[in-house]
Amino acid sequence: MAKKTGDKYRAIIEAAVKVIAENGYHNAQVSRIAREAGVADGTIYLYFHNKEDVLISLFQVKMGEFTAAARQELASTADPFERLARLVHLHFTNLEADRNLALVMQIQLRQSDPGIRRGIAEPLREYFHLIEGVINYGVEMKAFRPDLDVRLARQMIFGTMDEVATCWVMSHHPYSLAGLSGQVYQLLARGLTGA
Amino acid sequence: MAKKTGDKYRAIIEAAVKVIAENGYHNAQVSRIAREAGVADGTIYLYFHNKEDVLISLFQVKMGEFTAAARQELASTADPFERLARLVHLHFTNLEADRNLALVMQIQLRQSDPGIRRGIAEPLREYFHLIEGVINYGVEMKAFRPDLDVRLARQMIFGTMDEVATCWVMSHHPYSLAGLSGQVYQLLARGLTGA
Amino acid sequence: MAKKTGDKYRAIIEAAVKVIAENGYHNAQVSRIAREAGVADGTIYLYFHNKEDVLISLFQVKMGEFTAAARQELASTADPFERLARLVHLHFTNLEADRNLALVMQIQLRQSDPGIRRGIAEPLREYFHLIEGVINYGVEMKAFRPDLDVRLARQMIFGTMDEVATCWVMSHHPYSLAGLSGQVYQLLARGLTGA
Amino acid sequence: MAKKTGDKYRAIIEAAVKVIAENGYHNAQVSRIAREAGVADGTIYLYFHNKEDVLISLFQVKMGEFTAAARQELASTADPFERLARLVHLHFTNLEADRNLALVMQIQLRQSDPGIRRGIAEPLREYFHLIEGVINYGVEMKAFRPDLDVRLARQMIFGTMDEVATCWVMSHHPYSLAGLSGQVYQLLARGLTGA
DNA sequence: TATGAATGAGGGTTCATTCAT
DNA sequence: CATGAATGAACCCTCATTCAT
Repeated sequence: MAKKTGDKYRAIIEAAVKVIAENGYHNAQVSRIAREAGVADGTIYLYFHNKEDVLISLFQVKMGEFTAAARQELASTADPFERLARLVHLHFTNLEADRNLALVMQIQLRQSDPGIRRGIAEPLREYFHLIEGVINYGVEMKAFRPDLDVRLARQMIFGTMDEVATCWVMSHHPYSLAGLSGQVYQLLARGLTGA
Repeated sequence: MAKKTGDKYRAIIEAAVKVIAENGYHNAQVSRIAREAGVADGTIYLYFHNKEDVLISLFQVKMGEFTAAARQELASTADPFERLARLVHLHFTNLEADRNLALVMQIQLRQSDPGIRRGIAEPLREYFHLIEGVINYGVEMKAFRPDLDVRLARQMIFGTMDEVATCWVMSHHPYSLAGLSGQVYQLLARGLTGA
Repeated sequence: MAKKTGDKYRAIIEAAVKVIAENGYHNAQVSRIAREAGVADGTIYLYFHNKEDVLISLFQVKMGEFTAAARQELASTADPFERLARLVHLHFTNLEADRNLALVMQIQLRQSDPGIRRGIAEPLREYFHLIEGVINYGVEMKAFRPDLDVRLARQMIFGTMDEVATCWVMSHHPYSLAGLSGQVYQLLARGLTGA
Repeated sequence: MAKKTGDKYRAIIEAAVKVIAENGYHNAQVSRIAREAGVADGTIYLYFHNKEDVLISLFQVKMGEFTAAARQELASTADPFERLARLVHLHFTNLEADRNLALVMQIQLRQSDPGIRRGIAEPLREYFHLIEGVINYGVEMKAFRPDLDVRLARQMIFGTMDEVATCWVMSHHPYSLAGLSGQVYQLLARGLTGA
């Protein structure tokens, strides 16, 4: 039970993103996800423990892929400021690349269900860890202020990117999210260095 | 129908904060809120259109009160930096004063239900407007950078405070939220001025 | 309790006819009837035992008035055929005179609730008795067939008039109900006499 | 959704007839119908859109079957009077064969709910059409009066049969309904021919 | 008499999950 | 592995009725 690989596993994940994005979390019935994925209702339960597990897995897979890619990308530059700039840019680029996924990540997944929050916590923590790595590296390299509270700094960085991204998905007027990464980087960079 | 004043109106709002904080929005049965408020189930519907309206009204009342108080408090100082400092401090103080309310505001109210999002939008917009007022004032007084993008700056300020507050309510180890306002202010102020 | 006279008693009855005709039986809330009658909800219960009693009383009053008027009108002619003709004409004229009342009588009052059926039975029985009087008189006067089964004859007369009236109120194209009384009389009269 | 065939579909229909006959439409809880049919509550909604749809479908199935059988039966005789006699006899025999069904048809189905009235209209119209066919045939064959208003004649025939049947189901003293068909036929036949 | 705010019982419906095939 | 028909628990809301004023 709950075989976490295979074509159908991915198909269900992708179907869930689409169905949840288009219908909202509460109208994303298991049967609808199954139909979109081209499998029977019961098949979902061969790959996932329950509906909540689909959501959580979706987040884990997508977030995991993003974090891994970002980790690699960031490691390829030694400049602390460049790392921060790339972080913001990757964050925005990733969301802008798949609007459905962005909708699910920024809006639909913000459920208060304890189980979901718990399942989301771990991949999120890993991303937080990545951000804190950027901060610590900047401090070590004397690029950022030495008296930075790493956790607060991370909360500022993530909080800002998250809020900017949420406003973007909610907006009725289309504009480029990645196009904002330069300015957002500037704001954050100043906060981390300062006068 | 839907008389939006009176002792019972307030009693139901307060009961809703408590019950939703303790059980989550989806496990907060109307009958439980009614019992906590000391009224009959049906009485809820004399003051609110439906369960969703309770949550929305709760937000509107609490957020409205906070925004009004903050507006007054901020107006009492002419220093742009002091205004920003007070904004952060008021934001945190307000949430720390009522942990149940904070839980509802930071966690339970983040529902993807379209109706809830819609009901929340207006009071939130007003708060955003207040924050943007602080930014614009700082720019006018030549305290903040003249090239600031007001919306991005607001997203940084709100996003940061929101993320800090969310981590605080989710934390298992108790610590003071208001106690962080100084450092958060520093981070933000630097971002708005900067080298 | 349940004072069955007075201006408000009549006002409530008339309000009930209007509200039920316009909104249907299931949307005819007591509070709506009260508002239409210009009294408080509770006042209804000073004049009626409960909502069902309003319905039943409405029927009793209206049917009683009609039966009494019809009885008098029929007595004023000695011709058995003329009596039957007048019965049909009065039945149709009465309904056509107040479309709201007709709607309530032919459609809305046809509820399956046992209480209502019971309350309606008595005034209806009196009307049936009146019809049977017309039949018996016709037989006695050797105008109608001597072998008539009075009950069946009454069922034919009432059933026919009732069906014609129901089709009339349900019809979307307006036409005169009373204008049909001549033909309906002919059909019935032939049935009662026959070759 | 709403698969309108199969054993369970029929079982639910039959269970509904029984439960509604015994408890009345408004006291016929879906869960009671489900239990009587030997299925789960939710299963009802695999075969019907909602509770109202159960009642409407019940009528459509039963009325459809009756109309079809009657159409065939009537076609097997060329005598206009015989056709009328058979119509009355079939109408009564059908109702007498299933007292529960008769109760539902004559009493419980006479709801003022717009949805029910609408759902009932079509099968009823078909039956009306059948009756009018009998009348037209009689006129064509010069058996009935040439000046008959077909609609009024149909209303007399149906209204009379309906009223006789309603009195029969409502009666506390048991007697044969089909046993009345001869006399009822006589009454109607005379009305259609007449002196 | 009259008011109208408050009461609280009661049921239709959805949908995640199962399991016989 | 895959299916999809069947399950049944869970809850919001309405509205007739009451009673303190």
